[in-house]
Amino acid sequence: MNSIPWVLHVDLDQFIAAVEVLRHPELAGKPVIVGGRGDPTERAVVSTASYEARAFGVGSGMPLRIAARKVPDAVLLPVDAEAYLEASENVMATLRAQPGAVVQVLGWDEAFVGITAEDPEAYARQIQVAVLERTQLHCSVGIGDTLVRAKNATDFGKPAGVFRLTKENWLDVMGAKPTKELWGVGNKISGRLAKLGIQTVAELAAADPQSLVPEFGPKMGPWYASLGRGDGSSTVDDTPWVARGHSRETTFQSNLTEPSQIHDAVTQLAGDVLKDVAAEGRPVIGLTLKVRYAPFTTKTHARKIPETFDRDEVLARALDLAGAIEAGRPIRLLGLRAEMAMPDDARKGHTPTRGGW
DNA sequence: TCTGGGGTCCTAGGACCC
DNA sequence: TCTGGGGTCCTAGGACCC
Repeated sequence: MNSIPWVLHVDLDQFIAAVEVLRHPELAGKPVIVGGRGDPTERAVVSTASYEARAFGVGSGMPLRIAARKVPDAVLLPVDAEAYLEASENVMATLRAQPGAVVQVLGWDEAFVGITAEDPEAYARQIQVAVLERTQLHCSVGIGDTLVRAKNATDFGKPAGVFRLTKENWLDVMGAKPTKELWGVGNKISGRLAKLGIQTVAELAAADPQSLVPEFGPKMGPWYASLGRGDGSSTVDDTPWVARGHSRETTFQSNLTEPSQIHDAVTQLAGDVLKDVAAEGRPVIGLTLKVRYAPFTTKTHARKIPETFDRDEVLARALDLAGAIEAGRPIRLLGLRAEMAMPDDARKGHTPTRGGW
């Protein structure tokens, strides 16, 4: 046997709920739902539910109010980002300590690990043992010959298992599944694919990449075709991630109607965003104000701004953008995002998959 | 059922320039 | 006189991820 390169995708099982159970052992075996401030009367959604709560049909993204109604006996907990970040850092440190591992962090509870090995399954189990020993958390590991295949493999390993997906078994395993199962294909794209007669991964894999260009554009069309085949990069990239921007948003428990309320809210958001930006020491080059009118229409208003603007000038420009808000329409959310100048050596989008860090 | 908060990237279309 | 064609920048909006 030869040692060859492999991509591993490590994914913690019910991460947030598991961290909460670790520090509240009495919750083990109970339906635990983490979201918002843990108050089901507020506008908030579920971040993670334990397997016991999922059995009632609760999942992440679901309004907290609905989740609490489905599981009256559930333990509701507020999101404690600091605790999860700390646990996450321990997990990532464990991964980096593995022999020859190149680690690319995707989120709190996920990472790609590039390795060279004869027996990737053995390596994967070694990772599971190391993570469990150091953090008391269980993880699943997907093994693949590309990033996309490794990422998709993990689901078949859950919970606490290992699964391998390569060019050889990709279509056997994934071919009959709906395109929505693919990483980067959601409800909208799968719907548009269906209109072109493409329902399954196998049908997408068979599609001529160029035939998708009229519908999805010159980049995304061919990208979706390659997703269907499981093809793509197999390079795990551990260059440090550099934020392109920072944003804050607030959902108001009762809708805003007064101009003075809007002024105050934007001032608050700008202050918070500028604090994050200041910590990076890079200039702001753009602002985007997001407005969600009740019941649920979202508008954005963007402006480029000169790099030379100081704090007060950025704040003034943010308030300027707020002038575009339609008077008299009730507002349920305001958000502000600051785009920052990028250093030359920062990691560029190495995969067209949006939202992947 | 009624929809958070933090991110990233792509595309269409208008403005502007030559 | 009513109107080309290409390039680039900017804004708005959309889609996706965890």
